[in-house]
Formats: sequence, structure tokens, C-alpha cells
Amino acid sequence: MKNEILKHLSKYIPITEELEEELSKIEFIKFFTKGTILLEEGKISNECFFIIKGCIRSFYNKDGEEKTTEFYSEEQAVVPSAYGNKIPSKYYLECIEDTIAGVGTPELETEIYQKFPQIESLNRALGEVIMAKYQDTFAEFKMTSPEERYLALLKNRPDLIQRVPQHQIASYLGIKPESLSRIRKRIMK
Amino acid sequence: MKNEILKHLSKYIPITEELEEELSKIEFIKFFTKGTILLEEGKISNECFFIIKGCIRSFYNKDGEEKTTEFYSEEQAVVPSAYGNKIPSKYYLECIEDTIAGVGTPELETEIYQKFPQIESLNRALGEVIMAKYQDTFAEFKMTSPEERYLALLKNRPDLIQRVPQHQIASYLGIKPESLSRIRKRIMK
DNA sequence: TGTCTTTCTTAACTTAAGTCAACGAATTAG
DNA sequence: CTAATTCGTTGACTTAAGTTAAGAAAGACA
Repeated sequence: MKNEILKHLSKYIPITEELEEELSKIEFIKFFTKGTILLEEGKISNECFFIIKGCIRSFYNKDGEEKTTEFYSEEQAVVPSAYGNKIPSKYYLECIEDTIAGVGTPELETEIYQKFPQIESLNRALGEVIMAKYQDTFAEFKMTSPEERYLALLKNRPDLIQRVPQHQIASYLGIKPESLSRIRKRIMK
Repeated sequence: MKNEILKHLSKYIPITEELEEELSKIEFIKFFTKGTILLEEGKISNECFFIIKGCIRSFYNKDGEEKTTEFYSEEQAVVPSAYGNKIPSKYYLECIEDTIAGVGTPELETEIYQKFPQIESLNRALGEVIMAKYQDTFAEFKMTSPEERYLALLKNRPDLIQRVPQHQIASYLGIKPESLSRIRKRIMK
């Protein structure tokens, strides 16, 4: 399982034997069953996740209704916006499948960064890329209709349609389940 | 004018005389007239901006229509998503008022970071905060109606309503100018 | 100053999403 | 395996945004 993380890292930086050994010493791979709440609204976040297998969603509670805002799956990092800060989280994180993930803490990060500064640089660079991608996703959302957004999702993350309940997809697209149902009917003409 | 930048920095880190002197040596404050295009779609971005006075907007060109996605004003940093990368920009940056701004380049940044590492740490920390704020803004956008979004804008950035043409606000809210006009009529009952 | 352009509003009409309610299908739990 | 819950679809109706077009108001410019 740790191989998955090394495999991912190796796309960006050379894996030295020392690094491999160091990472294998740390016990930070965890298993979560479907339905596990990883973070609750109002709680302080002290863990970030790197998904090896499975799927995690973030959702807000708006007047008793769950509003799904993101889905994270294999090879994606989940860094709560309040991670490391002492700010209470505004949203929940839930495993919507049995999930295997690497779990990071601020302390562990500091330790690794000290030993392997190249990982800190990498994380910073990846952070910038993610930020740019995020801006773009937001702009795209503003510029398109719910139907266009659904078609884009079908194209870009077809796996999600299979593994995630439709009412969560609807909420992710900013619409009600009934509307998504009608959109689906409309487009398969 | 450079005082403005020092004033801003001083909120976060102590300003040493050395730092003050160093920053004052650098000629990086520039003046742009209303209408100046700072970045064009397809162009590589090599400048970021810190607004001292004025207002900048980012917009995409979607099938010939301008879609405004963000407004930046006093004390805000404008970092194009393609800044420093060699990726062509997907959007435009335009001064919508006469604007005075500090202009940064990757080279200048590297230089300053080497001399004052605390500024690099600060920028990283601020980057994380901005990222978290951004996530929250997106979630909020998904969860609210155009009318609620307009009311929130009135509350959070009342100055924008005065200084920005309404059709740009409309596009920023994800709707057409006619709809914004009707929303305005609706809410002042 | 007066003309041209941009901006904002209004109206009539179309389109699609929200709401409420009902029902069958699928999934989960005991 | 059955009962209970969750999930997805459909229909009738409401509400609000998109579209098209026209005209008034405000700004820019020469």
C-alpha cells in the first residue's frame, strides 16, 4: 500500500533509498469504512489525507440540508481548509466508500519537510497548481448551465457517476435531485 | 506610495530598517490608466500585482462574451493562475479604474525571498488562507441563489456596487444583466 | 455642446429549475 | 429474507432566469 504513495511521488521527484526507507518506517496508512466521518463542522482539523483507494466527499450543512461541494478519489489529496490553523471547520468530510488513505498531521509534515526539503518544495508547487485549477473550476461553474456542468462531469470524471448517489451529484452541480433527473432524461434523446 | 506596501506588510511581520531600505531601492510601483489590459488570454504571465489604489477585474472570453470572474481592489494581490508557469493564461486582466500597483516578477520574488525568508513564509501562509477563502466562496456560490449572492455582495463589498458597471457585477454573480436589474427591483420593495 | 456609445431598465415571451407529492426501485439493516 | 429506509423518477404547478427587442439614462469624446 505504501508503494502507492511512493509511486505517486515518483512522478515528480526521484525516490532515493533513504526516502523510501524513511517513509516505510512511518505508520500512517489507515483504513476507514464507508460512512466514516473524518471531519465534523465546528471541529478543529488536524489531519490531511492522501487517498490510495476509495472516495471522500466534503459537504456543508445548510439549514439541515447536506450540500456536497467536492469529491476526492484515488491519488487525490484532501487538505481541509482549516488544516493546521486553529479555525473550526465549516464543512464535513465523509468516506462514501471503504477508503484506504495516508494520513498526515502538521507535526509529521514538519518532520518530513526537515528531512526531505524537496518534498516541501513539491507540495508548494502542487499547491499552486491546485489553486489555479480551482480558480478555473469556479470560473467554469459560473459560466455554464447545470446541464453543461453535468455533461462536463460525465466527460471528466465518469467514474463518479457510477460510484456516487445521484442526489449528491446534483448538490455538487448546484441543483436539486429532481432537476438532475430531468437533465439526464433530456440528454438521452 | 511604497509606504502602503510597508503598511500592509507590517500587519504580519516586523519591518526592519534593512527591509524598508531594500524595498525602497526597488522600482516596482507602476501606474496604469483605466482600460489597460494587464494580461491577455493565450499570453504567458510574468507579472503579479499588489493593488495600492484602483481596481482590476479578471474575465474570460466565452463565445465572444466577457465573463467577469473576480474583482480585485486596494490591498489585494492579483496572482494570475499561470504566473511563473509557462502555461498560457485562460483569462484577461483589465484595470477598470486608474490603478497604482506594485508589480512583481518571479525573478524579483526569488531575490527578495533570498534576502528576507520571512516574506516567503508569510506569502505561503497567506496563500493557504486565500485558498481556504476561495474554497469557501465557491461553496457559498453553489449553495445560494443569484438574489442571495447579490445581497451578500452588497454586504461584503458594498464599494464594488458603486465602482463597477452592473453588467460586470451580473456576470460575476453568474447571471445576465437583465436578471440583476430585476433582482434589484425586487429587493427594494 | 452635441453626438456616439455604453449602460441600465422594462416588457413580453420562452425555458428550465424549484417545490410538493406520489410511487416504484434499490439498498441496508435486523 | 423481509421490513425499513434511502434513492431515483415522474407529474403538475410555481418561480425565476434567459432571450429578444426597444427605449431611456449616463458617460465618453471630439
